[in-house]
Amino acid sequence: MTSDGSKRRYQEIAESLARRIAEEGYRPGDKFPTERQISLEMGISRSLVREAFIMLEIEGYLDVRKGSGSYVAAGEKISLNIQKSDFGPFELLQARQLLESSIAGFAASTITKSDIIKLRETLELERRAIENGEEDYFADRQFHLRIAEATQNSVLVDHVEELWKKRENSPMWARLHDRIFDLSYRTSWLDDHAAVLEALRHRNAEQARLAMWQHLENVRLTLLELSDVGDPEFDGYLYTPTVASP
Amino acid sequence: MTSDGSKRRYQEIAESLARRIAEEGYRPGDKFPTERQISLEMGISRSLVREAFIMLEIEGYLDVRKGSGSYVAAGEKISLNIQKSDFGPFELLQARQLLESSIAGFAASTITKSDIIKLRETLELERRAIENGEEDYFADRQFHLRIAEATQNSVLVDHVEELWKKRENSPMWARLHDRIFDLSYRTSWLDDHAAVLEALRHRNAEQARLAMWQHLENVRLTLLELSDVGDPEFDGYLYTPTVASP
DNA sequence: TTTACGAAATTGGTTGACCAGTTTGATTTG
DNA sequence: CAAATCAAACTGGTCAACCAATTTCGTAAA
Repeated sequence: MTSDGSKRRYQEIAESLARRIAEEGYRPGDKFPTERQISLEMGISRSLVREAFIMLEIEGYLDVRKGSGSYVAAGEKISLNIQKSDFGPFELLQARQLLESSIAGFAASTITKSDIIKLRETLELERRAIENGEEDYFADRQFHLRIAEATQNSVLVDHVEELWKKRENSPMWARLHDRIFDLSYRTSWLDDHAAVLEALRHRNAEQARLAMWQHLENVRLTLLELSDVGDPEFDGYLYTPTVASP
Repeated sequence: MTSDGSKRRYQEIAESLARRIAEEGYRPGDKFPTERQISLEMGISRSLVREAFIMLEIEGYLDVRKGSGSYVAAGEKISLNIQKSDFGPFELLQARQLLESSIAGFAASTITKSDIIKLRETLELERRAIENGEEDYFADRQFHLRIAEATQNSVLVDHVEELWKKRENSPMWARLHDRIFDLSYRTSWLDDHAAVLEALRHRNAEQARLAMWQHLENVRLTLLELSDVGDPEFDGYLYTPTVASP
């Protein structure tokens, strides 16, 4: 994205091609259509396709060979990238449990009066959104980020949030997401957030750590509950390795 | 780099331009020479320069604006793109401290006899590599991964390792990396690893957690020590937010 | 003098043609 | 029949010309 929010053409093309790699079952080493084929197919000049290929190459999806063709990246490159984008929601939640509970505990000692006030406002936003039946994923996210900010660690939390958000594009994840926000779990999560805030207000590190852990554990259980075990799309997401409990 | 080790032309050009940004004192927001200017100056076609600009844009160094020109990345772009997806070494070490110390603590209860034996072998590999003066980044990595594997959490650790490895391409990181492996810090890190293993062997969770934390803290201090504060390339990496201590 | 306008210059965006390696497969040669 | 050869076809690499958005700057209007 450029700074004004618009995308350059090559980026759009690269994204559509990346989607294609993911959806059409390309495997590492497979030959990808040539620049010419795609330019004809999409009705654009080869230079544009070429620029998109460069982006895909930089991001590790493609291996471009002069005179031969382009191949879906193999070996080290792909295993890293595939694995990266192949995080399931459960793995990500674990990461969040580990990171955010530690951070919440630490925040108890660094948080300022004004941080507390901001968190209260965020909580109020969440409450109103639920009352009005609005979606409002924003306030939930803001709550977590603001705690991280209080400890100068928002980059980390933000990064994991990014991975999480990336997942939202997949069909299976979208369905889960919808169900979660359609149901009333959010009210119980609001209570969780309030508990975290209460612990922070009393500067009780251990309590804050536990509260955040429990909150994300509740989210995990909800996710598990909503997942259809029979649904093949959920394959690979149901195995939930357990991490260090608090 | 392509898979056969050679570089595509646009990459060489992009690297020379990146060097130029670093060496000629460009600051965020400064206007960069136009594609035409550079193509004339280097005696190559504008397409090549354009491809190089795309690479620089993807890596977060440039902000390309149609009709206006290209500018050294400023504001959101640099802070969001460079700092978010391209963490500095210190941020990554924090992530590792949070994740791996929790995991090490948990591993104390899940680790099996055969895991212990494998870890011992890995440690032996490390010891021999140091004796022979070999580089051997592999054994160090393996030690950390194997502990994560014992708790079924290797995906997470692996992901953070990936981000770490990504950094190795930047000039500043490469220099750090070289200095670390040239010096004898590795011996002290071997002792750290041994301490973690010892704690795991006695199934002492708290001790394992602390040992892993301390190990990564030692790495962090070493990194800090080796960093040249005067070096402009280190700007932005020296600020080290503190995270929850054990 | 200040502001508003608009043409001209400058910028990145896009295209099609041609260059240079690689692969392919029919043909020659042993 | 098998191996070597080599030319044709296919690939990505490079280029110069033209298109479209933005900026610039002189001019005219207020």
